[in-house]
Amino acid sequence: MARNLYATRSREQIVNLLRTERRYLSAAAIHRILRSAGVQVSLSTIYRTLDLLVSMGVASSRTDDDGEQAYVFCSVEHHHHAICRKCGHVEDVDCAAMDAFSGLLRQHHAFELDSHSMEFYGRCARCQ
Amino acid sequence: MARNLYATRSREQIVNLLRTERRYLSAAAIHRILRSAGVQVSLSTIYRTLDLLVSMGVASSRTDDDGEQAYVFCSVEHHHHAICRKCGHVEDVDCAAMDAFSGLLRQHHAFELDSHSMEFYGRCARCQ
DNA sequence: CTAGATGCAAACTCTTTGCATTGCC
DNA sequence: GGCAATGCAAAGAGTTTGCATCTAG
Repeated sequence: MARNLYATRSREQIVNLLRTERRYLSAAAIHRILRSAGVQVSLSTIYRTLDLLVSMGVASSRTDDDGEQAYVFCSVEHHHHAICRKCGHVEDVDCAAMDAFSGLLRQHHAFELDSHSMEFYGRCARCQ
Repeated sequence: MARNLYATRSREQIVNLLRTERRYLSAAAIHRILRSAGVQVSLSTIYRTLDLLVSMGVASSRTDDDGEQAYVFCSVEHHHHAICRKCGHVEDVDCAAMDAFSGLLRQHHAFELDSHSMEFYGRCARCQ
């Protein structure tokens, strides 16, 4: 894996935006926002930076409704996302309830759980 | 929504395959499998049929690891999928535990849950 | 100075669509 | 026969890549 990483202006801008927005943004959206803020970055750089962030574990991606990849800034450890339907705000949610649930799966479906992915949709604190 | 549907050979083959395999298959995979079974269907027909099945609620799709859409045959009512990491078998799982969990979300994150999506990965009964 | 980052344009992959043809009922 | 389905080829959309150029350290 690459080691010597340069802290370039483009990268800083992209990370900053993700960290500030705290909602899923597509590469195109990031491009649009940065440009209208007067920041000059190419789409390829955005894609390359996003891949980098995901592989470093500081961002996470999902395929949104339109079939494009969207990215959020988020921490490394295992957790899930509660996504506000109104403002798009992403809340990190840990998953303590999973142990109980895995027992259920074993009993009812003879299924040995080893990992899972979830997403929650609703209204965040500010949007209720 | 379209009403008068013809039960064509192509559609029967695609539905049959999905019903038999019971695992996520991409359009390309379906095309490959049907062709090698001597069934002549175009990719466009497969895409069109899959869209149809999803909109009728008898199939469900997800974006797989390679970023392509994959489809399973499954029932209409709300449920989740437990996906076997070994054979790919998909087990339907209902979600009774969700009520309890939504209370937790409200308490800890002030988040009003209205829907969710989950997937489980592990070993199915036959693959343990 | 040098490995790494960037931009641009071309290449790719998956998916969708227009249109003429074929097939189900 | 008439509406619907199909195939083909072309168009689209999102993403990746090769290569020459630029830049952080």
